[in-house]
Amino acid sequence: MAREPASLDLVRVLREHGVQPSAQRLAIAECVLAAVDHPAADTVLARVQERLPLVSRATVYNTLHRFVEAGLLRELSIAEGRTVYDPKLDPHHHFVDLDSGAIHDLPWDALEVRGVEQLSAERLSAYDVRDYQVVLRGRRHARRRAP
Amino acid sequence: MAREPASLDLVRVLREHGVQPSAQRLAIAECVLAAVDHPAADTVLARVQERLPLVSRATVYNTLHRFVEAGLLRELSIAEGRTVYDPKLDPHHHFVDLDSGAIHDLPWDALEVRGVEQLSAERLSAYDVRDYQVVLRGRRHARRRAP
DNA sequence: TCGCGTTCTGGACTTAGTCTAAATTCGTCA
DNA sequence: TGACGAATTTAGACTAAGTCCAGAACGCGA
Ligand SMILES: [Mn+2]
Ligand SMILES: [Mn+2]
Ligand SMILES: [Zn+2]
Ligand SMILES: [Zn+2]
Repeated sequence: MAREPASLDLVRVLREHGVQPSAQRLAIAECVLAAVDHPAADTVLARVQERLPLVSRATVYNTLHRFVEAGLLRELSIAEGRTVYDPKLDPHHHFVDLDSGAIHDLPWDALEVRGVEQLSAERLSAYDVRDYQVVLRGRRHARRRAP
Repeated sequence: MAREPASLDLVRVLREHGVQPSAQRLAIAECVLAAVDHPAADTVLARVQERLPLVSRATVYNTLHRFVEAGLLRELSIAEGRTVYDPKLDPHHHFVDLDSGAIHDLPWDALEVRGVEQLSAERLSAYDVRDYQVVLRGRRHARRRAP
């Protein structure tokens, strides 16, 4: 039941991004870098404390911000005032489930947005677009069993 | 310097939406229903208190929520954890200025999103889309003077 | 004018997040 | 190995956004 391999990978990942791999940072990285559910900071804190009960809130907030600066995470504010963290760095869209509040990823290619270039066109407009995404809201129903 | 005409309009608007027009609600409505800058609740509180210094925070929060239920406002969470209110009810997109945090409206027709129907298609997907918008982030530069 | 339901108020409370000063840990070098 | 300065972590105070509540005020119909 070795748990080291994953951690060794994480040590390398953190070093490559200029982050010293402390025990706390590794535990936080393990929680958040593979998360698929866009957790909030306090969710990360709760999960990390299951393994490392003494981590402080300040460390979790500091580390998440450091990971964002280091390019390991993105910070999102798309649903009901929550700030959540997303380890998926390539562009993609998000679907917010209005019942549960859950945030789901949609592949970039699932949607096509036309007209962004015109907005950014120098001399024509005031908008210098750095990035964009489609945010959809609705309900996620049980997927039909394939016939 | 009559100030009544606008207020009379607002009385009618509130009544038509099933909201009793009290003095506080009218003052809040005057602040937020014509706002073009997507104010947060505390911004609304500050503006209302300029005219009606005794309104309480609780009343502003309650009233904003009531206006949302009544279909007079929308609540948005698109930038840095803030919750803001938008009196523009028809579908449109939003541009977030990364320098100032300001939120600007973009007309619905400025962008075209393709592929949403496929996401919603029964039997094919798990997503029941109720609404969507494009959220763009970047910088707003001074508009060039027309040549 | 009275009575009663609605609205408003201040303040306590909660939650998310920041900040600080002290304690601990870590890397390095003698 | 031991010492030392830098980096990291910690607990707790603090702030900001938002909720909740019990009582006060209001407002409309009888
Ligand atoms: Mn943050
Ligand atoms: Mn709200
Ligand atoms: Zn995502
Ligand atoms: Zn808007």
